[in-house]
Amino acid sequence: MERKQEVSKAVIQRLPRYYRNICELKAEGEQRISSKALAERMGLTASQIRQDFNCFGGFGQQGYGYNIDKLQEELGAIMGLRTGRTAILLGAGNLGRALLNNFNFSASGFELLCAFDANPQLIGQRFGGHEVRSADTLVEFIECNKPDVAVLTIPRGDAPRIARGLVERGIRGLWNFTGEDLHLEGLGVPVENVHLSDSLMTLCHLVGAADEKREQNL
Amino acid sequence: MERKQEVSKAVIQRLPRYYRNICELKAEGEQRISSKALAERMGLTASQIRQDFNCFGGFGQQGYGYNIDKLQEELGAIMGLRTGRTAILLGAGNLGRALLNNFNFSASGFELLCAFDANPQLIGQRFGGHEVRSADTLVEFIECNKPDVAVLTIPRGDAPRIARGLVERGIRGLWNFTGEDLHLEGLGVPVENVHLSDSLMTLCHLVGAADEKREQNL
DNA sequence: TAGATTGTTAATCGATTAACAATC
DNA sequence: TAGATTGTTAATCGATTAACAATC
Repeated sequence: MERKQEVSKAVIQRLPRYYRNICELKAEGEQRISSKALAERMGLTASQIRQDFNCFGGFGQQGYGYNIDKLQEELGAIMGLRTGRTAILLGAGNLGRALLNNFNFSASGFELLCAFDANPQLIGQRFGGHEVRSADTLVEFIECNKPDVAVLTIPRGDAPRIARGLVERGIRGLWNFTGEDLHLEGLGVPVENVHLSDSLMTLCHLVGAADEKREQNL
Repeated sequence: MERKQEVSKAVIQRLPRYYRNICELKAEGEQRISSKALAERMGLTASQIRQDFNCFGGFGQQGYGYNIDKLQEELGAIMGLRTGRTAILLGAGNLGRALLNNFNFSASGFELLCAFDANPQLIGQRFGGHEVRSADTLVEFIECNKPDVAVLTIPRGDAPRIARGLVERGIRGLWNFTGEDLHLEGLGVPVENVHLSDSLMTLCHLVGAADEKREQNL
């Protein structure tokens, strides 16, 4: 829970994966796990796992390992999954609707309040239980409800301008699906980018590299 | 183009971002750029950019910088964006349809051949110009058309089993949206995971950390 | 030629791994 | 107590940054 110095970015990005694996272990009925066993399961080293957990004070017990319930609890607390943060979604196109219909926001620590779109055909409709409201009412909604973060599933070009506007009105984090770099880090507003094209290009490259390797081994 | 030793994972993951920025510069009408200017634009150091490019032989010119057309060409070649790879998509639910309708697969190096789903209501429909076929015809299609990679937008639980089947039938890469770890690296089959829940949890954590920092600075 | 900027080597920094004493 | 496994320090490894000679 306590953040001693600054925890490195590498550690922070492993936290969700730890959490996911611990949840799976719990679902499998396990009660405890050693760093060694968890390392094997996740393809890491036991040393790294102990180092990582000790960034937050260490919640194991010598000779026993880590209690799964406690670990889940602690990791959830570190990431703030139970702090009841709120989110709005901007852009109820195909991707936006896919998230509204399928994605479990609360499992990742957010209550999704509603969505906004400029298309009159969509306004008033509900997807996955979430209402789509008129973009004209966005500013007022933010002032009244003070959502913590915004999900950007709007067209690329609009993204930087809209992002700046949101931040000015008090939004404190962005989940950015637009593929556009928003350059807001300087303002202390974290942005998580889901760059789908980067991800697929990386796959393209890796497939090529794997093919080459296969040829060499012939 | 030549891969001297092994290029580090860190470098490979920066390639798509370089490519994206170079494409933007080209669209802005630029003809050349120095490592210094590109570093400022991207928030990196000039040194790192020169090191990265030199993993692939270095394609700059002293006293001039890097030619944008050449850089785009070379980066595209390194990632194999022009090698005409093919893809199929499994699972035409909301997320699958969002990709079919909106995502530009060819810009990331792949021709999307078609989609597959088990739902009779969807079979025969087209999204973004891509036909949805019956899952029953999947095996035959793979044998005839030998697609390079598969996009997994199927439900979580089915993923590991289906992934194994695909690999056995010759699929050589996976773009995995299921949130499930597939454990195929040992087989030499690259997997790019789009873990949306990990990404949002990370945002949750970063928002909390930024809030704390703000409080301290008061 | 003089100025600019690369390619490349050396120095620094940070993250991962190994080792082991502490302790349940 | 003996065995197991953590927390933590030290050693290693890799990636980033700095420096500078090469050269356009």
